Amino acid sequence: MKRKVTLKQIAKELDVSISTVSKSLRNSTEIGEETRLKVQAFAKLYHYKPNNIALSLKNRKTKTIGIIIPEIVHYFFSTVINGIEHVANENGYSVVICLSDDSFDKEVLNMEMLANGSIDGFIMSLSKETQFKGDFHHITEVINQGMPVVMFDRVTNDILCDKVIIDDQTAAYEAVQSLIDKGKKKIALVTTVDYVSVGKFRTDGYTKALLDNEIPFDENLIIKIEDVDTCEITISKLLEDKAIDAVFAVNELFAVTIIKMANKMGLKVPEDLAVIAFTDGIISKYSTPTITTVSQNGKQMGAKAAKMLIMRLESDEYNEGEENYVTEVISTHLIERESTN
Amino acid sequence: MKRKVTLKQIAKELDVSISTVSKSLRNSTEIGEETRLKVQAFAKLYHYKPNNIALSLKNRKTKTIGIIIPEIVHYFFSTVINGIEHVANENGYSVVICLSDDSFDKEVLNMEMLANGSIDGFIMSLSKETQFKGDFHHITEVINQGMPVVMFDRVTNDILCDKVIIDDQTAAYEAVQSLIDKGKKKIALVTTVDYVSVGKFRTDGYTKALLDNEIPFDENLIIKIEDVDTCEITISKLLEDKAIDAVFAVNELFAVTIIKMANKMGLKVPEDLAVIAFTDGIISKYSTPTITTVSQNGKQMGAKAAKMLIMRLESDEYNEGEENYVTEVISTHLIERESTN
DNA sequence: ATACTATACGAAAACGTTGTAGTGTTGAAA
DNA sequence: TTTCAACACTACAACGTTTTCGTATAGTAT
Repeated sequence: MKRKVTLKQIAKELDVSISTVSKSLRNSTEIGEETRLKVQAFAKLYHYKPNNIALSLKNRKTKTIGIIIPEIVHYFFSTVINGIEHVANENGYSVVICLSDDSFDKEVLNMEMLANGSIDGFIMSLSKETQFKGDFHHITEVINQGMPVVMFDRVTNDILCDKVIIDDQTAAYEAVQSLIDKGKKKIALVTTVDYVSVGKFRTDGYTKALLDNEIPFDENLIIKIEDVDTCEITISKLLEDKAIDAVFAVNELFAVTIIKMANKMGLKVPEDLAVIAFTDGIISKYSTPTITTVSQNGKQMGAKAAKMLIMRLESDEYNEGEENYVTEVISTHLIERESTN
Repeated sequence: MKRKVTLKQIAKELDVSISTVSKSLRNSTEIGEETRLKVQAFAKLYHYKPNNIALSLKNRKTKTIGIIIPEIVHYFFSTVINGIEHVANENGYSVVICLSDDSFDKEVLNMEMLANGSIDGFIMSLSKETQFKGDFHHITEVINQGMPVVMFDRVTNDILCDKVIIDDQTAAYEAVQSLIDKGKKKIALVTTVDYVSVGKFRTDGYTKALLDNEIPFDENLIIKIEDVDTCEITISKLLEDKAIDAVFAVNELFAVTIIKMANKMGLKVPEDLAVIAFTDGIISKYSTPTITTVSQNGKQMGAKAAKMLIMRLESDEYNEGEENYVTEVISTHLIERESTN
């Protein structure tokens, strides 16, 4: 049960100084060939690898990116992580993930934990509760300490930093437009409660599409769902009373539930009711019928966020304060499947 | 754009020694009350937080757990991470996640990266390729360096360490038995290629259940799928020729594909064909019909793994070499839904 | 006055690296 | 012989902590 071997041990064993060992391993010309090779051989034999922690302390950088997301059991966030992880690894960074569980307190705690030297920068998506409270002091503080932050998807205008988003409004607009193009006249919107920023934008896109096509806007066709597990009654009411011919759902869980309820009530999808969903995930792909979705391209989003963060970390540290922050917009596209046609 | 404040800076500012600052903040009785309070006030004002990296170096422990998994875009693994994360945070640990992408090389690389001081111990599930190659030297090496490893789900007998698994064979047995109890006689098995350890155990359970019920074992009723995206023909052939009345699928993607194909061929689920799947995920819950599954309880698995690792990290470090390794078996249960009845 | 003891603080080492600035030896040029 | 450079190596500081061991001052007991 030998501990990891250090420079010091090698030095002692070979009866040279620590500096000599360090320099030998870095192939410094300062060290004579004989000694150099001897040290290298010894190091290889004992699987010497420099200690990352010591390096981090010395270099004052950890080569680690911290990710804070609300939930991981969520296809979209998983794909984002995937994207971040790939770009990070390519550039020699590793990735630490912390979950906020959509709780403000956990978000604050996790950020404080990571901010104390463990990471070089953050990539994050706000928790619902944080968006609801509108309290972003923990993020401001981290940024003030000189630690770059890139926000994605659930962002806020109250914080100045790099951001990666999709144009939720336009994406929603196009989705609704596609329904209109198929001749749908009475289109319902199933969305989340208001404080989730993306929910709001998607609602705006929906409204605008109707307006532009001179379809009367009917407030009763919009329902807001807080918890997907208890929304069946609300949805069936919508389907019963309103004689709608299409639904735009802001996520695939809502969509699949709508389809299920529709089936129960004898409505055929897509014949009687077209369904389109935001967020392309596995459910949409494997549901029956498969669901037409707006693809958010999480992997690309994560990759972009990682690139932005790494760029900021590695470009001369002196461009601080210039605040040339950019907001990248990732394009979405409609994946047409069986639920509309 | 002030950098993080350190003990040294506080010391300088207050014209006392570093030791005094450190002791004041840790409420040592060595320091007079006046000085102590002054230092504490100053530290609070400047948001002083001890640097984790420095602490890690000093204490030779990082309070960080490394997770290596094949893929994150996978409901089961997401739930496991969730479980690990919760227990870890409760105990003051954070969590680093690395993805092997089911590649041997990436698994080795990631482990080496993390093993160099970044973490205190591993929780991991083997990549397909690693299982296929049967090469576990990277894991042995880490363990030999005194770093504890806990494996879960995809484990191997070739490595001695703590493990958390489900009893795949029994779980499969019970699933198949439940089909038999419902009067099914011709039960097909849709599984993965052989080298994935869990696939093999599930097959064994299937076979044993048939045997115990004196149902003739027919090799043609077992199909092995390598890639879920190109398996439709294989499945439809199975459904066409064999006049089967039930299918046991080793994951929910296979199950949902089977249902889809069955529908296309005019077979009704569950009336004409009962379907049961391993791995309870969102797809099973939201599919139409909803799918009966064997719940793997990923969250519990992750929690257990984290507990085992932390226990080993925190119990006297001197119990090394005793090799009192344990393998925990997490219980599964059948979640009966619409696809059987 | 001497010796002792709290009290309140500081110096220094250690964790594992790296890089700068020495240092001692050798050989060659002046 | 002196001087200087090249060579091959070592010492040391620094990164930010914590902790052990000192130590100066003041007060108290003898």
